[in-house]
Amino acid sequence: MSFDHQKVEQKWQKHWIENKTFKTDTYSTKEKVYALDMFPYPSGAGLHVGHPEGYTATDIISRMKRMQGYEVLHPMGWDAFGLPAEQYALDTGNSPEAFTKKNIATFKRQIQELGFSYDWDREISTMDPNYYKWTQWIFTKLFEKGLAYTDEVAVNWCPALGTVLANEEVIDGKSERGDHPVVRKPMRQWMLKITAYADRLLDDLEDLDWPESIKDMQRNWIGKSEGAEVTFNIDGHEETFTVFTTRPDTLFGATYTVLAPEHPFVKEIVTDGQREAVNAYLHKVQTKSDLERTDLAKDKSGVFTGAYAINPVNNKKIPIWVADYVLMSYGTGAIMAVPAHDERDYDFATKFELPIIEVVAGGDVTKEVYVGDGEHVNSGFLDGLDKDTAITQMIEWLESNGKGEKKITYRLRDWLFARQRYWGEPIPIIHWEDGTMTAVAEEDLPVELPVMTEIKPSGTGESPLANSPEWVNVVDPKTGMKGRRETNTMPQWAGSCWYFLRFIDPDNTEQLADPELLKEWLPINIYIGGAEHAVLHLLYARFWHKFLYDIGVVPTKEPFQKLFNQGMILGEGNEKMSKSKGNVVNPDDIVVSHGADTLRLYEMFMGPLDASVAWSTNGLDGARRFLDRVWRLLVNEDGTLSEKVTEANDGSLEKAYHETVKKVTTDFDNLHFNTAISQMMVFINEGYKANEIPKQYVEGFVKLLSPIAPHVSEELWHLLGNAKTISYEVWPTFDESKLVEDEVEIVVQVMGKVRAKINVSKDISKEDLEKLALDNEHIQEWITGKTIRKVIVVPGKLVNIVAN
RNA sequence: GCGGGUGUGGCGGAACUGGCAGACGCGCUAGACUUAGGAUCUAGUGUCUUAUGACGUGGGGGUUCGAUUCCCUUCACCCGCACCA
Repeated sequence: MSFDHQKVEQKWQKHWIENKTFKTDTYSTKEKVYALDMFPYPSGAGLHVGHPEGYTATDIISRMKRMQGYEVLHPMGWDAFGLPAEQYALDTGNSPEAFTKKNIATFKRQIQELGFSYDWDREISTMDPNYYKWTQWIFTKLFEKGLAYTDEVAVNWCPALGTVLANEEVIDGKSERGDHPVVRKPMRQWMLKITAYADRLLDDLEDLDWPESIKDMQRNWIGKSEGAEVTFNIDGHEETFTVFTTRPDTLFGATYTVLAPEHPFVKEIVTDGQREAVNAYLHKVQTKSDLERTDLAKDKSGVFTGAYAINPVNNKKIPIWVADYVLMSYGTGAIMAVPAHDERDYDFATKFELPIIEVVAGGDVTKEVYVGDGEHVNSGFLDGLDKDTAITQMIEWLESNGKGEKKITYRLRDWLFARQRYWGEPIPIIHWEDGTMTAVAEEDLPVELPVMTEIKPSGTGESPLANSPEWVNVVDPKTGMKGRRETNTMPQWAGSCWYFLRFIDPDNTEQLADPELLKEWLPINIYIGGAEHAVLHLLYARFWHKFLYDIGVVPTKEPFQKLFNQGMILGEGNEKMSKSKGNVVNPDDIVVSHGADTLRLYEMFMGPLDASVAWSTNGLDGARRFLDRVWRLLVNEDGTLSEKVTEANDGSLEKAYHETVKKVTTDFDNLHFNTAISQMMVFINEGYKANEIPKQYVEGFVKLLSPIAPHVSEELWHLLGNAKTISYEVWPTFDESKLVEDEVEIVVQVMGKVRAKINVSKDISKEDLEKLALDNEHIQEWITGKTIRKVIVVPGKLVNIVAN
């Protein structure tokens, strides 16, 4: 008979909740482990089978660490602000808050039904004013330190909807809702100066135990590049302009320069003869979307301004062009073009028949661009030098002649931090009638979202909050000055930038968290989530954390010491699960049909945690079959403990048991759950073959199984005669000496091919082993008539005879 | 184009710092039990071959007594970035 998973699971879930089994003692003197999941956005679709994969992994670690004597912090919460709730509110006129709360309730029920060992007393939600008070507080600190500022930034403005749209809401230049035209319009926006932390965000990646691919993605995103700025005079103008280049050594080969279309100098320097052409070009570029400008950029376009720059190193007049292959957002928005040694410049110069001068030997620039290293030519004082030396010398020349300087540029841009939305944390700023603005004082935080009967666009581009005059308009009680609240809200990223701090001290009313506790619990030992957050969430959270470190709020430079990305669970056809494909698996259904333990076990057994593997109903059945096999091995038909479980120990399972304890323990630590499970399967298979199973081993095995399948393990633990929960029982240990057998099997190879296997004492000498191998009759057959050239003996493993 | 990763049976996947390729599971085959089995148990299951044996970790080459593992080269797929000067 198999166990009744519904009964068993409900029983233990109730027990855990009622007894607060997984309540963390924040002040514990035990060694601490902080195992964190990326908290979910509670979407209306409910839990997806992808969610439990990462959650199970951290749960296994948490449960094992508790049993190993650690105090474990394993919390869960809700990333509650977000666009879908606002859209829902716009569509239905209902409150995004009620909608989100309902979704949270569903998520919570689903998560609890999977038996995760969260401390639910620490549940937090980013939409809770007690929480976002501190999100706002951090913003005011950023503001005070000059790291939050306003700037005019182009946004997606939809006149028909009277609202600003996020990039993902714009499809082919039309609004996703209603298919209305969308234009780029500059608006005053809040920005966070993440670029001030670029170097530290880059350098501190070194010490993190993160997947190399994620570190690389962050490095690329930050995009540090070293080079120089070079100042060009403009023929007939007073002003100068500056370009950024990583190849100052090729300055002698600069045959033209290019300004980005948005460069402020374009309109100043354009000659009368070229004005019409330039204006036409600028207009053409403006109507191109970002996508067109970047994606369809196979064929370069541009136009001559009529003006000339003076190459500072040789005083040659070179034309100034405008072209959209130069981006205003990177470097200085202007480049010096060296067509001989830069692919983009080469394409452009070829198309517009601009001169190409070779300055680095090694290729044939009449035929194709040459970007490699080589001796410099046509380059005056750089002739004969290699690239690195030439770069250094050119920078020296530029600096001593006042024509430029060494410069480091980043691809990373400041973080656009404002959203023209209702459903987010209000940015705690007041604009006063005298033109000043101030941050809301700490004692006046949080600035709560007003309850609004209807959430609709303001029509001005401001958020719907602008529709609530009683909320927007304020009067300073001291001075009587009138002011207006900032109507922008924070982006969804804000709340997730620091939630892991709040879990440590969720009810603190005085500060975001007690510094003493932060010291105890940070950094996070293991953080697991999807790779889709590889760059933005993780970079933003690191930025805030470093800022909080600088102002003395947190004790560590980095929040997440170890990070791991779980893979995706695909549909049975190896495609992404999606409603439209109809291949979505609902965890609720699996919990009913197979049970939470089976789901957890199956998801961990599918493959390595970081791999993307297709869902398989057969595989799921197999996981359940294993749990049934465990149950039947230990429990009789009538529900009593099997007679096979004995106090005696005949030693037959000794090696298998110790091996299993060792492998499962180390595999869990390394997040290799699939192989840990296979080892448990091996043990159970051995158990079926054995006549009796020592109770001690059974208890040890149930403990090993309990992090993965906690409900059935609790039930078995109970059946074994234990009254208390298994959750804090001591994790089994293994004895290394039990793993080595007195006799080992040695592989005997001839010419690298296995020809025989012999059993020998583990202590046999190299010489004796070699002799035994050579005397073996099968081996004799293979080596007679041949000359033995060499015999390789690897003690305890193999003998390889080289003979021909 | 640049950066990163992955290629192993019919399928998901194992294999420690180079040492028995295919653990474990799924699927399949046969048998047992059974009124029945899509339950359970037992055995088998990389390919070719009559056994012996030969071949086999995307392809080609190399280092080595020995390569899934290291090196070179090539192909395919996946992920990220994408005119970043």
